[in-house]
Amino acid sequence: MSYNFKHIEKKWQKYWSENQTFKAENKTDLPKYFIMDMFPYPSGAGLHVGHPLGYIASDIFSRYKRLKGFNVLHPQGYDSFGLPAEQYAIQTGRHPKKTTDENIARYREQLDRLGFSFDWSREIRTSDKSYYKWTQWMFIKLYNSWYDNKTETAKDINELILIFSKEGNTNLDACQSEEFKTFSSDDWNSFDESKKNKILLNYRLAFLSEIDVNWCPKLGTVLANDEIIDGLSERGGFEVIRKKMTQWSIRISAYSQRLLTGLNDINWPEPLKEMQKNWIGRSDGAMVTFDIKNFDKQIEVFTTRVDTIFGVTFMTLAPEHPYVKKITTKENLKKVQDYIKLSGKKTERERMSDVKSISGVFTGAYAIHPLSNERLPIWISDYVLAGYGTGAVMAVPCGDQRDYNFAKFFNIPIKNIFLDKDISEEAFQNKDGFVLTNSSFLDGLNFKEGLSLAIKKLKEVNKGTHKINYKLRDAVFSRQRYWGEPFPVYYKDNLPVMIDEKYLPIELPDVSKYLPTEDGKPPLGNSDSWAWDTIQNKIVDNFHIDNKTVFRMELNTMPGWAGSSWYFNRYMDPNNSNEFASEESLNYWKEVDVYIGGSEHATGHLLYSRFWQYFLYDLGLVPVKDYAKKLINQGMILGNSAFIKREVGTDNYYSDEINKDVKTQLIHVDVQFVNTSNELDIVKLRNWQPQFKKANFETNNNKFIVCREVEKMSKSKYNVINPDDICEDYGADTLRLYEMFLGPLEQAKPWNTAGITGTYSFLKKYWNLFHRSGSFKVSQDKPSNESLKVLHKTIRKIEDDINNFSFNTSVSAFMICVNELNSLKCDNIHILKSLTILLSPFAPHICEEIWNKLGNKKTISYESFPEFNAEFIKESAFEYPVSFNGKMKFKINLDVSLKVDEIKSSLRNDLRLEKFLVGREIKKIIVVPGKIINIVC
RNA sequence: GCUUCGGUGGCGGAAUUGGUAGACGCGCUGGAUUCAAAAUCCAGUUCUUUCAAGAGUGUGGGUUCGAUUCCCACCCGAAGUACCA
Repeated sequence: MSYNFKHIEKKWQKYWSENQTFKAENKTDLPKYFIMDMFPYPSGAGLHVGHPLGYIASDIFSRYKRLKGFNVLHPQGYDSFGLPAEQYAIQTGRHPKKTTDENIARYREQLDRLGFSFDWSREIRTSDKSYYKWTQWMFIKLYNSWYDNKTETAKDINELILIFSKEGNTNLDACQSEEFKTFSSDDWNSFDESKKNKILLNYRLAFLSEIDVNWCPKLGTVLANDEIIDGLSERGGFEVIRKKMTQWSIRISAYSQRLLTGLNDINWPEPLKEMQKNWIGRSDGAMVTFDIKNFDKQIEVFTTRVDTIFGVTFMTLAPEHPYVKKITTKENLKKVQDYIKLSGKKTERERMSDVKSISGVFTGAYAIHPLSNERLPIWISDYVLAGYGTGAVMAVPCGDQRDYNFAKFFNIPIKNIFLDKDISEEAFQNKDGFVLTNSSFLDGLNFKEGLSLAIKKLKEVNKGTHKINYKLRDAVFSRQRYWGEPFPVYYKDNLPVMIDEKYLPIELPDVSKYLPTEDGKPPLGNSDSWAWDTIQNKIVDNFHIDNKTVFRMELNTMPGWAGSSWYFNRYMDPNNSNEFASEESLNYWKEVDVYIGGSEHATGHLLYSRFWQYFLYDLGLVPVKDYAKKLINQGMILGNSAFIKREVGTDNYYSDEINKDVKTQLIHVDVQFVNTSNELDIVKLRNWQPQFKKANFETNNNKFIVCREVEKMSKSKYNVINPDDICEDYGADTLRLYEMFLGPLEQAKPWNTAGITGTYSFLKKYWNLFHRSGSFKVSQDKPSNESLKVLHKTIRKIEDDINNFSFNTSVSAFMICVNELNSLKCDNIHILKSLTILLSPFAPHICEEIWNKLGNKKTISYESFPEFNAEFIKESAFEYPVSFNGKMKFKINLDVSLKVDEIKSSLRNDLRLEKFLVGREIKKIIVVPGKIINIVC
């Protein structure tokens, strides 16, 4: 009987699916364990061998935890709203839902083939209306909340309205709107509804505002920075301009500090935490107020270097700064306007990449130094970013290189405030090793002293205060797309109104075209006059918008991260139609215990979802603040691309080791045509693409060798390996083991199909342990000590490794174990049963098959094998740390059941001890079983 | 530039965290089996040299009885981020 993986895998996959083996119950006496993968976007290309890496790891861990007696929740779903399906729809006219459903079916087929233990009864799709109903519901919650900085929580907007009516906003942060910065309770009560609503938008956590976006008129949509190349759209190559647009945003910036400090409480990879830290970008500094000559408003400036305040010789504003147009003098107006126009044409990316050239114009206006009352010219320049701080800087050329360059370029005076420091070539930017001079009352102080005294003085004259600033910007929440969640919003008098939650979900309407409308409205504008009828309380189509009872709907949709920011909570109770999840289920599962996914989501999904959960927590909707206790970033599996050398401009191709004195270029060829010795099958290549039909291939010894390079696995690089093919040739168990064996889970590593024979023959050897004489046979005798030792060593190693997610070394340990049992000719049922349990999370199909033959049980569990939970390890079999006279320590392989003299001689035989024991007498050996050996010489 | 991670045979990678470097697998070499091949099994495989022996974990220093591991400086690679005031 040989190992027939095809038969075995089919059989058990069918069995698991028919018996719902992995269905998790929300109520049991067992301790819970929630293991989750980042759910995939179901793309049309299907899975390649790189995708399931993380799923295999989480599956092994889930199966292990089930064996250990946990009630494991291990679900899977699809992040099914997204751009590719929509692009495809634009090209072909097919409905994105159709293509998405097809892709999901294909994904499911591929996933099932790998034998994953997902609880498919809990599958979710973000594009299902039963799911996005709750995304919309949460959006309404965000809209109806504000952030109280004093208590650091989100609160109901009605509380804020109450505060406004009693005390105005005097005790709160000033309103960001220019028009209503501060107001009293009397002011508030005198405002009309529309004014009140406008003010409230400045406090809501989901809000409408005018922001700068990259707008592509031809595509009719906003583009993200990475969708723009050289100022043109990546898709189509159309012009992109920066434009102010009214968009929905989420006030994630309110949570900056909590998102930062919260990192201390979660067991996430250090590099990923570091990325989030940098992204949040906290900096400690001061806010300083500068008066403007002949203008009744002030410029606020954020600086981390108030100690250098006497070095300020000019001010610089971002071109977008709201005061620029107001303070510019008549004679400078034209120059300033031209400059603003010019920088408005540049995309954000261009501005960022163009770091070297210095540009700017003088406005003609002057600011007043808050402490020295000196007159400071106000310039504008695009090295100052409107989106960071206040969009204005106090320029200290002696202490900041950018200010220095700017001052040199425009001949602005540079004042040196650093005693005995040379600033003739560049600015002095260090924060230590200097003493201030030319700085009035700060003279003689260092950085720290200067900083605190400057802030103190500024506070006294009411011109400055200590301030912490964050880079994190509010997240834009509107997309001019079709395939996303519709907003539950209609507009009345140009102000947004939330639709009552009892009418959710607002379903995505059918449209005839997926492109924006002729007049530049998002695709939902194609659904003829999509509107909300406030009498019938429903969406109406083809109706006349009368602005009395029927109002226009929001035409934008939500971005991809809306649905993915809270999906973990939905898995707990996925079919609940009354709540996003019941209180009982939330209290039972609480949070994800282990979350596995790629680090590319560090500053996107993984930050947004933390924010979202904090928000839900503030509202008391979820019981825990951090939704994922432990996070593991699996590394990418890279492709091993094959290239052939072509002489430029000809049809001549050369085998890799032939070096002609001609200019050559490398062309990707499909890795399917290359064997393990890097030889190319020229016949197959000729039939592949027309340009190779008549090409000349110069070979060496009749062999054409390709060159190889490791790069990302992708269809366009022809280096994709399909897991289905591997399952066909070697089986899912072999593939699972091999992917784990390739290297550490977190590391990026290249795929090499050749190596898979190693894990394949391991499984065959394992199989043959039970089939020594051709048929299934195990012995019931007492196990030998040698085989027990092999088993126990393996159990300890594997359990350690699994708990550290070190699956590559686990696989090695299994290989060693099977080799050793093989050479011991061990066919003992006790040993082999234990090994089968241990191996079952890794290679579930073959282990189920064996187990079924061993014990007539249908599934493997610890209950069927109680010895397994007992402490197996015989102390004598392992290594002990050794110390000499209490000083040196290392570990030594020793059997403490030996007599003292035998221990002594075995110590003398250890090479590491040789040096120290030569010429010395061992006086005493202190043995604490399992802990330490102390040798006194 | 800054931040983080990494650098070990022909290759992927081990090394119980300071204790016999190269586990395990691939590949390669030789052998057994076979008419032959595949499959399987056995032996060998860091480098130099015939052996003996020596060198060796990116480079150069340091700490230590002992360093792949800890410290300092540098070189190289990957990822993230970038006019952040």
